[in-house]
Amino acid sequence: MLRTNTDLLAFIGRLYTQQTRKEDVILRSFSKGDRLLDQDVQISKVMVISDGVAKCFITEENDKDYLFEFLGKGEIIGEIEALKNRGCLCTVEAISAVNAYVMSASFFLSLLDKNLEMNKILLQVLADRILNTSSRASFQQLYSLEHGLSKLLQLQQKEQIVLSRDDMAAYLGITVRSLNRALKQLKQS
Amino acid sequence: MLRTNTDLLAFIGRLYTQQTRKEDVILRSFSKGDRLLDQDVQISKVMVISDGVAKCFITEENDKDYLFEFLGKGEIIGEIEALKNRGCLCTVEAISAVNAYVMSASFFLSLLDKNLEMNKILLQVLADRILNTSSRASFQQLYSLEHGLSKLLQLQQKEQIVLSRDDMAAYLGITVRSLNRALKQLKQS
DNA sequence: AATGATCCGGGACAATTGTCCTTTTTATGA
DNA sequence: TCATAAAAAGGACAATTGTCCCGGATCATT
Repeated sequence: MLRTNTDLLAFIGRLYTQQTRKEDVILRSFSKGDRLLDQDVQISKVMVISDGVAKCFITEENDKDYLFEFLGKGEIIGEIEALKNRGCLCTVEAISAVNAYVMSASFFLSLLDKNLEMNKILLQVLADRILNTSSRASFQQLYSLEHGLSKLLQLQQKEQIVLSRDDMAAYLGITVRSLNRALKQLKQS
Repeated sequence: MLRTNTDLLAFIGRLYTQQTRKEDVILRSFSKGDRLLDQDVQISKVMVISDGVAKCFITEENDKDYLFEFLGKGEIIGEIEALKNRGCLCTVEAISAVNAYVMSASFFLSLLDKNLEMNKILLQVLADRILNTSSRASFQQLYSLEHGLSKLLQLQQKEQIVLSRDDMAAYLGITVRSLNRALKQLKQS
């Protein structure tokens, strides 16, 4: 639900402190509501979140959003786009204050060429992402709301973040009206 | 919808013919209905389909299936499981006669260590898979059946494969009853 | 404190989808 | 080719979900 990756964070952290002129990797901060990535826009940056939480969503042509996942410490963004050299699959927006390591796509790709460790970490990251996306898709398709909803509520507690009803509904793939009904049910039980 | 990957197929094909004693990579054939992978079972093989089509699905605890995708020429299976050293995420079953290159997980992993090309190809494969799974999940969540259904019908035409109603429904994430209704609608329009 | 803007909750109804079950069609083997 | 099984189609009803809408709460700004 909230994705994190300590290996990657540690790796990038090391990279950041070891560089001599602080040019390749910089640390940038975003406020709540800022966008780190814009869907369909060609990007040139790859980032790794060092702090905070962002949401990652697709806006379909019918204007509905589908909220994939919440990204926390150590999650990488823009790597797919860099690998495939294409526009952003989704929009990534900070839902709390966020700090992120930022590097250019070309630096990222050169890292992959030169650094076997980076390569391995990335393979693991992508594998995790597939596992995650796949099991979520199937889960969501085959189960009732209740479980997902209560997990979502827990997440907000634990991470001290507040999601709007719209975001919650987009994550669960339902309308706000249905979400309200589900919330009412939960309270009663 | 039907996934294929010519780069990977070519790469594995070369590997297969170049090996001296035909031990590391072998070619195996499966009949329609045979399972190449079983969900939750620990596996030790990674395979690449050279011919035919297989379906890839998860059976949830409530006994419903969720059909992820159809795998064709050049699609790799078992790679996530090998990378993460875990049981199979899903079951893969041949829906036509299938031939596949088979290698042990350890050989696969050693390939990754030694061969940069393999590494790059795999990164691309995983990136593709994420793009695919993600856009499908959002699409399915946000659109009506019709589009997905007509695509599914096209696929069957083009690939000359026949899916059972159960499979079609599992792919679309609906019940057979709803599928029948949707089919009727399509005919009328 | 008054004014909007925005978000949240929920009523009423329509539309969609699921469940259960029966009928019809198709495939298959003795 | 007939019998039987398996797959597909669809009727009837229930349950769920969506759409549209309005009233109330909250918050920021003047």
